[in-house]
Amino acid sequence: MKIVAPALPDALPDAAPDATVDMGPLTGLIGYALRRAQLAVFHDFNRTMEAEAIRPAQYSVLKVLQRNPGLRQGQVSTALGIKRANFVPLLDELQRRGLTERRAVPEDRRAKGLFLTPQGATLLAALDAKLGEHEARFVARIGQQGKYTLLGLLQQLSDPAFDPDG
Amino acid sequence: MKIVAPALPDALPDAAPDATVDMGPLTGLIGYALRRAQLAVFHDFNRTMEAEAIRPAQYSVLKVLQRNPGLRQGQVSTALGIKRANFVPLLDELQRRGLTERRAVPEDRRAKGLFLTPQGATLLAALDAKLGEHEARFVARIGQQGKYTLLGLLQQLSDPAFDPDG
DNA sequence: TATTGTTATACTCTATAACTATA
DNA sequence: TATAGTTATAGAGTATAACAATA
Repeated sequence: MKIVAPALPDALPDAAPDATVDMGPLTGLIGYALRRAQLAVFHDFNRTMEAEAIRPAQYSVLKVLQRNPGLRQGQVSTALGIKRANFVPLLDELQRRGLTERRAVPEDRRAKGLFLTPQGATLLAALDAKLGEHEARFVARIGQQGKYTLLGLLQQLSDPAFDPDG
Repeated sequence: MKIVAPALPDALPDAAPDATVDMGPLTGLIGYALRRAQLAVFHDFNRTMEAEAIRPAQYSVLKVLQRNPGLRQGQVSTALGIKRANFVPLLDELQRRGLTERRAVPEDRRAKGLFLTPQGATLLAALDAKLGEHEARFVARIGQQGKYTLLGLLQQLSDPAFDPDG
């Protein structure tokens, strides 16, 4: 498969073996390139965490609770960009598996404070070790300098402060 | 965070993590940063193409057919990383809207060649104009040089040739 | 009245298995 | 036997609306 992308290394994942497909300007689009890269990285993440059956969103919740024990549900879901309605079943599952718990918040009886259980903390330690290997596989491709360059660029794309409309 | 257009098909993603929440190592993860950036860019894409009701995957199909008229369904879906089973309803919808058509392939009666209709070509021209503005909004954030740096890094993350496991 | 967590619902995207008609 | 397109289905992710308890 031939990639028309001047000034870029060529090839995309899962290329048609026999045909030459001109991807045209697609490979030069930020959004298209982001989608392909995210699929590759998330796929590796899922494979890495397969034994523990933890997906990216679940890991992000555990990690936030480790650093911010007692946060309210709404604070966690907002911080992670997950709608609060969708956050409920996600959290139910983590709780069902004994990894997190909801506790009453004295100051506001509507709210629930979230905490890792000891099992959750233990699992997270194991996940972090595997995550290091996952991350290292991609750092091996682009280098430490490349990673920091990438994170800076992605931050600018994500940050609404850079969006005149947003 | 501010809601710009509540009536849109996509609500604005909560792109900015809450300031009081320690995101810890999450923001330093390639996958997490990719997800946030992709959400921001795809959201802008969907807002940009709202009037035409074209989503990223649909645009990518139209663009590939413009450059490669007559490609078979399997070739298009493989090139775009879409499973052939999922490609059927996507294509059905484009066809229902009169934007693409399936034609018999004389050499192989199992296969179907895909083509843009005149309406599809006309729509694509309009989409491309809007896409230019969409892309420019993000280039305005990171610069032309930043864009090419970014595309190169993303390409390396996506490229299975860099993956020792395949 | 507004907010927190919840339920219900729907649509998209993704993934697998199995069918049909061809090859 | 294998392949191209299709159907059916199931699991995630994400979106909105509305409700009960509480502020």
